[in-house]
Amino acid sequence: MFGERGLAAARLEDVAKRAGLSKGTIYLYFPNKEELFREMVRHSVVSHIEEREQEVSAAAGTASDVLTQHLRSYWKFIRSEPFAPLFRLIHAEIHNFPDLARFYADEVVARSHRLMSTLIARGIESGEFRPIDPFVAARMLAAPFVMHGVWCTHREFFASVAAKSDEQVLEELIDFCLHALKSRAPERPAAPSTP
Amino acid sequence: MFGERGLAAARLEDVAKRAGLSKGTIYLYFPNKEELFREMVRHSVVSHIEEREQEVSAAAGTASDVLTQHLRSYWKFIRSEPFAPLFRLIHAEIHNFPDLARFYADEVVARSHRLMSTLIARGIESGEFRPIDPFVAARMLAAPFVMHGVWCTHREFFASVAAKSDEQVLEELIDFCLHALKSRAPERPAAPSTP
Amino acid sequence: MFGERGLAAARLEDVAKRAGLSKGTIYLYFPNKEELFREMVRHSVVSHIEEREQEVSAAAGTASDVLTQHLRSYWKFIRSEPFAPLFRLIHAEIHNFPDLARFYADEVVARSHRLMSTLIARGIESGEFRPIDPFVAARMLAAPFVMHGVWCTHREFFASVAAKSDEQVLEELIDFCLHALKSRAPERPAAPSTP
Amino acid sequence: MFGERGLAAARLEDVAKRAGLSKGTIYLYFPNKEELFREMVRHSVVSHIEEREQEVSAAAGTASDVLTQHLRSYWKFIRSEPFAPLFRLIHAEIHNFPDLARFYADEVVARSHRLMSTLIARGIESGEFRPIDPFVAARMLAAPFVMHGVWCTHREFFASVAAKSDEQVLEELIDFCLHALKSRAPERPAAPSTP
DNA sequence: GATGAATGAGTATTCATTCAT
DNA sequence: GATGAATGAATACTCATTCAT
Repeated sequence: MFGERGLAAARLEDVAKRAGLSKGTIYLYFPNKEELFREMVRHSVVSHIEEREQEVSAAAGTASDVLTQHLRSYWKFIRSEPFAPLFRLIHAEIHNFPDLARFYADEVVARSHRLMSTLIARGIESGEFRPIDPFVAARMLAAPFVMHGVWCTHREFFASVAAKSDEQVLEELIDFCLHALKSRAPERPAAPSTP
Repeated sequence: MFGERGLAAARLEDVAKRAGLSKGTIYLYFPNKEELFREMVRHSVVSHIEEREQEVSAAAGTASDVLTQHLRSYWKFIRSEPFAPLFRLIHAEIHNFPDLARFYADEVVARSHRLMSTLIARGIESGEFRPIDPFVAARMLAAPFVMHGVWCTHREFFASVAAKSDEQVLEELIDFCLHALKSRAPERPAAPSTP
Repeated sequence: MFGERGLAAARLEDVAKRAGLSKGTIYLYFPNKEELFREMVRHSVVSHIEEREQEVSAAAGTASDVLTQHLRSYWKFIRSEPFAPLFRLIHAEIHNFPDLARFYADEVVARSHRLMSTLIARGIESGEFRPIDPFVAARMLAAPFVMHGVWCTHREFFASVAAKSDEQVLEELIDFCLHALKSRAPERPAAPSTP
Repeated sequence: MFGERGLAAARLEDVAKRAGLSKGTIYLYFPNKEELFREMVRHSVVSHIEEREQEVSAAAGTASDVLTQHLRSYWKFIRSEPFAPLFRLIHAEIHNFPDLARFYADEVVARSHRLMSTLIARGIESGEFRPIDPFVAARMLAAPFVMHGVWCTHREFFASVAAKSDEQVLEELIDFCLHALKSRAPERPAAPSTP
């Protein structure tokens, strides 16, 4: 309800109805609309964190493989039902609910970036990825995932992804990210050796 | 006003006050709050387009140079005062104002992508950029710019950019984008020259 | 609870809590809030009547002595814990609960006046009190007792009794009442007899 | 409206209707129901004070005459339309609106007592009234006036005044008060004249 | 008997919208 | 054109009342 209409436009009675409850019952559990909103967002965030936590795929292989694996799981998270509304609400109410903004920034954004940066750092160490600040790189990878997630949620508006399936978009994202990270020429050290 | 509080929470009286008008006067120019909102968003979009149009830098040089130039101007746009509120409003009201969403998607997002894809295509043609669908690449470049713009607008929440200046972030963005696009081989132009 | 907040502002849940019961239990004994209120007031009235009934001091002595005795007991009643709230509630809800008003007027006010008028009549008969309609006199005596009772209950507001103890006020009341009733000069019937 | 139903039970919409306004209009002038109530009571008090102020009858004659004159005017005040509701509201809400209680106690009760005590003091000085603390006496006179005012406002309940007109009650009050104040001796100035 | 979770009618309050000036 | 007082529809919130346990 909030996700669709926004905080102010969502009528408590409708929220109650959708929950199969009556108006009054909501007030047995939440002191007011704002707090219900807060709890809803918080819960939405927390439950996702927990879901993802379980996906901490102990994937093995090259850094590229591990990262790829992780990006797939990240995309799944981004494209999961509650992410887009969450993203929208947080940004819509960022001025009115700074506490939620901070919570989201810390628990969703920063946490994702941290995890990703670890994987990237490993690839740099092994020489598979070019030298780059892993935290910067994490932001650079995460950003297009989020934006493409938003665009894909509203394909009817964003023509550039309208014709593509989620999977196609994901492949494009992964491909781009790996290209951006992979080490350069070093792969062809033999070339200059010709006399 | 809308940008800060959102459509529903912004009181028309405050809007009027900020405009130095009285409530009633607004109704001489707009039939109702919704339409005022629409016009405001539309105007905000249009005026930006016009501003950017003038920056169509006839920059010369390598594709990288031209693209870099363009990314700088794009970043300026993303970080201009009205972009973040616009972004927030569009996404907050995407369900209630599909017409605005479409307008924004077409006139801001798609337009940006189209322009960028042209520049990228030029670089691919000249061999400076690796072969990649220029439209896909445009999305991949635009996305982190937008996300970083949002994060920088709310540095107090997003720790990963808190310590960085807009300029630093821009350099990181450009660096990453160029790396992601550059051809592999170009670095060894001397190699084949040996007979 | 009712006495403090008034009928409408007293929440049934608080009433229940104070009674060590749960909300629902109240409804086992009273059909609704109004009736509970009614019963509460009625009970409050009746129990006082009973209490006073036992004080019908079979005091002996001059009419002044007997009346004084009675006024002391009356003051005790007026200053007993439940009187002030009762007074307040009856008058606050006099429009909404005419039945209670009548009950109070008959069982508390009229009854008091009747009793007092009997004692006064006795004093008039014996010549100790000046000739006066005993019913009128009863009202005249009762009234300042009630008002002073109210003022003393809220000493924090009523400056004129703020510095006085209940006992002092009582003495002032008794003194005034006796003066108002006592026969004039007749006390000195011997004087003119001197040749 | 408040006077009839009490603060809580009076619906703002009805208040508005009776004032020939709409609900919303009330909120242009008062921030909320409580404040409207406060202002209403305050205004009711103040306007009465002003009215009475003009009656400061510069009556001449004996102290009894002057006092009698004053008591008549006091009774008129007590029996004026707004006094009884005011009395009821103040006492009903004495816990919830201590500020109003204090205001009423100071501006209505104390003020009345002070004025009355001045007149009484004059009579004592001239020997017309018996020696008594004039402030105590003022309370003793004022109290039955107020109580009788309340009873007369609700004659349908209070049987003891049901059959009497306001004027009769006033005469009874005045008669009682004067008797209670008059000096003993004065009546027998002739007695000692016998040699 | 007793409980307290659930209900929904009732109301204070807000604010977009109107319109006489 | 501009104003801002007045309106009343819309809605958050409260609390008496019910009823399954």
